[in-house]
Amino acid sequence: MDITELLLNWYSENKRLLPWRESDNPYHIWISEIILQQTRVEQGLAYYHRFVDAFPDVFALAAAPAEKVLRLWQGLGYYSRARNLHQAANQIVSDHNGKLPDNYKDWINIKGVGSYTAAAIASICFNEPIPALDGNVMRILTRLFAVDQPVNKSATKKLLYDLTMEIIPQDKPGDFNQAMMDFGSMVCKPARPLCASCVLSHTCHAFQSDTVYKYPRKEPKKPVRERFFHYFFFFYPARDNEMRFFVQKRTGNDIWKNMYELPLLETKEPINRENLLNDPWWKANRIDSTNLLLNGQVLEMKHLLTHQRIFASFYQIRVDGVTKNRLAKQHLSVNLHEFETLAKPALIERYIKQMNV
DNA sequence: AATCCGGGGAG
DNA sequence: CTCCCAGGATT
Repeated sequence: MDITELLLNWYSENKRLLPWRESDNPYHIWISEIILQQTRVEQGLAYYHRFVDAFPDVFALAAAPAEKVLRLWQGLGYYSRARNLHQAANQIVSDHNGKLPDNYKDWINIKGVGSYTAAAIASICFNEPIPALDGNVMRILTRLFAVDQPVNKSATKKLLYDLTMEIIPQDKPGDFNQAMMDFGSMVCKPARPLCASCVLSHTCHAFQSDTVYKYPRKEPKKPVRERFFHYFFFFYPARDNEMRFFVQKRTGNDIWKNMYELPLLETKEPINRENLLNDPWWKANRIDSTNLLLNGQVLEMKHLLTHQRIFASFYQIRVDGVTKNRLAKQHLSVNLHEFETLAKPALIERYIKQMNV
C-alpha cells in the first residue's frame, strides 16, 4: 500500500468526531477553519458552538454589528480573524447574493481566507484536489521526506506543496487533507510522536534514519518586544451610587484593534511613580496628577503574546468631579455590567475579574 | 520574503 | 521558561 492509502485507512478508523464534520454546510466548514487558524481544536470548540449558534448563516453574520462579532471572539486571539470574517460575510452577501463560493479560486478572494483555508474548504466541500498545508501537514511531510529546509520559509512551503500534490488522491482530497491534520495532531505530534505505532514509519525517512527529532526545522525567531502598559481604573460613584469608570477603544495598527481597554499610558521602559506622574501624558489628557496615586493601590500583571511581552500596571484611582468631566470628553463611561458586553483583551478581562475578588 | 497579529496548553 | 497550534494580511 502507498502512503495515501495507508493514511486514508488510518483516518477511517481514527478520525476525530468534530461538530463541523457532521455537516456538509460550507458555512460551518468555513467558520471552523477560521476559528482553528493557529488555534488548537480543544480551544476553538466552545467558540465554534457559540458562534454558529449566534450566527446560523452568512446573512445573520453579515447583519450583526461588528462589535458583537468581536465580543464573541474575545479570548480567542488573532482578532483580525473576527474582523475579516465579518467583512467577508458582508462581501459574500453583497457581491455573491449570499451564496458561498464553491471553488478554490473564488474562496481565495474572500477576506481572511488564504491558501490553506481555501484549499481546506474547496477540498472538503467541493472535492477539489488542492493541498491544505497547515502546521500539522508540514511537520508530517518534513519527517516523511526528511526535508532539511526550515518550514518558516515560503520556498520550503512551495516544495511541500509540490510533494503533497504527488500524493493527494483525486477522488477524495477532503478526506486526505483532514486525515493529514488528524494524523499530525494525534500521531506525528510535535513532541514525542508515536512512531512505534505509526502506519507510515516504514516509509518515513526521518524515522528510518533515527532523526525524527530534527524535523521540522525552523529558523530561529527574533526576540519578543517588551512593552510597559500603565492602565488607570478611573472610577467614581454615579448618582445612584453605582461605580462607573472610563474605557477607550483601541484604534490604529497595533494589537487588540477595535477592542476596549482602560485609559493607557505606555512607556518604553519601566518607570517609577514620580516619573509616571510627570509624564506628558497627563497634560495631554488635561488631568492634574498632583494629588493622584498617593495611596492608590497598584496591581502588576505580566501578559505574554507570541511576539510581545507586556508588563502591565493597574492603578485604581477615584476621580473628582473636574477630572471626571475631563476624562468624559475622550473616554467612554461604563459600569461593570456595561463593560462586560464590550470586547476586551484577555489582559483586561483578567484584571477586571481579579479586581472583584 | 519578512514581520506582525493572541491566547492557552503541553512539556 | 519554550514551543506550538486546521494561517493571513501587510509591508
